[in-house]
Amino acid sequence: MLSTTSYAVLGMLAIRPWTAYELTKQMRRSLDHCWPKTESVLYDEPKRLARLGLATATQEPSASGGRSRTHYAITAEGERALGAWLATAPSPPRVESEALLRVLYADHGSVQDLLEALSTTRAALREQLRLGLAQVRDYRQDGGPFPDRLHISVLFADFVARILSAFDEWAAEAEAEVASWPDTRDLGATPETRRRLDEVIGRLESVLAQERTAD
Amino acid sequence: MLSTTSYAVLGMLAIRPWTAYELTKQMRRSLDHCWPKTESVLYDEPKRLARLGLATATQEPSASGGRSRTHYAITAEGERALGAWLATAPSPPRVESEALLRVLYADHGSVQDLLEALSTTRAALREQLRLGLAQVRDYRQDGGPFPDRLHISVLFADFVARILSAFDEWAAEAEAEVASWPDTRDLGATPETRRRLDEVIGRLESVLAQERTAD
DNA sequence: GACAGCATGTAATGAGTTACATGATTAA
DNA sequence: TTAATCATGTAACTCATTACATGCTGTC
Repeated sequence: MLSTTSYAVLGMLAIRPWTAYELTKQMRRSLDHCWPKTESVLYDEPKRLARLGLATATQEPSASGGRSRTHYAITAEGERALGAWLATAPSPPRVESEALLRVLYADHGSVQDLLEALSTTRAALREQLRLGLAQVRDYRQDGGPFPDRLHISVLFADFVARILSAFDEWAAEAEAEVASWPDTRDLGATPETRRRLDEVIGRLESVLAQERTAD
Repeated sequence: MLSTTSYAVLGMLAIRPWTAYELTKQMRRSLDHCWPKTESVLYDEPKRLARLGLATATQEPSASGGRSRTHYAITAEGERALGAWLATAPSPPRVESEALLRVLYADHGSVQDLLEALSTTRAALREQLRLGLAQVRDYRQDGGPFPDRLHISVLFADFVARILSAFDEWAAEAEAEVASWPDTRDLGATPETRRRLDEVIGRLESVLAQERTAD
């Protein structure tokens, strides 16, 4: 039984063959946005796939006879395994955010602490937004590295753009509101909080009112 | 050195004392949205905190002399540790989505596979949206279980509502587009894809054009 | 008085991260 | 020719999940 991470790597190999290092670079462009993992798994996981016969590993000796690098490619059996996995039900999405955790416990720290947590997070988000923009501009320019897959890449990029934007917009508003707090504790139902609460309820009602198109 | 998960539980104890089981229930209301973990950590982690002197563990014997349950409460030292952690820099947020992973490799499965993955995910999202709506309606009704913390709870709920909404809206659009695909492979730059690409670029440019308010 | 479901954990296993180690290549 | 950085991994350790075990409580 393979883990989701195994299939994530197997899927990469289904696009084209890569060396482990190439996988780590490519990960930053796509996998990081939906299945983030540290680089070292991109060295371990292909080995496992090769052991199971889902991929082949080919050593390419280096010019100077020292360390060689390994090219990995998917096998027919690997293709089948990937296809079978794609037909199974996905587990629900999850979001991990330390920034949000700090909001949750904000009343045990200072206003300044919270502002800095939000600002740090926002800086990271904006950096990701910038990188994403550069990437999709390449798509428009020349279709990107895999033009045949553009319909997929753009659907993927759409997701990333929406989520990062929503996150950044929230963080910006949160920063503005928190900056006006005299303290982190015991504010309760301020006018701003009441307004936001109504807005949240409105948003949820409106989204839930949409028909489900397929089922 | 404690893990983020330790602080997540410590923060819960800073709000009020809980038994392990109460923590598992409460987790579904808040922690799940920013630091999702399986229930068993909510039985292990408080023990560790108690061992380190950051919390106290009090056995309450059951009526019939059988299994007792344990109440956990934060200590002064625990408060200090939490405060110190709140002043440190948060690591960047991450999103895990198997659905998105299936989009990424969609060309190795059928249109039907992808539609089902999106539909399954959308059902989960809408269930979360429904639960969230019920929860924020309670906030408006009576301020929820911790009225003094309402300014925090609402900021938190705002985040959850925005992210879940954005996700659901994307999934709905993706479902609609994929339903029109004759195949998953080699579509490349369809008119719809071009349109979406421009939309994505526009969205990113517009978000990045916003000033950063604080820094 | 038995069955379902709530409540409270533990143990084994597997996954993931951090820190380290080392080789190759390029620019100053 | 030294330093920086790109490239390729490994090992130790921590974390997290899954599966199991068992007790308690209401209800039919």
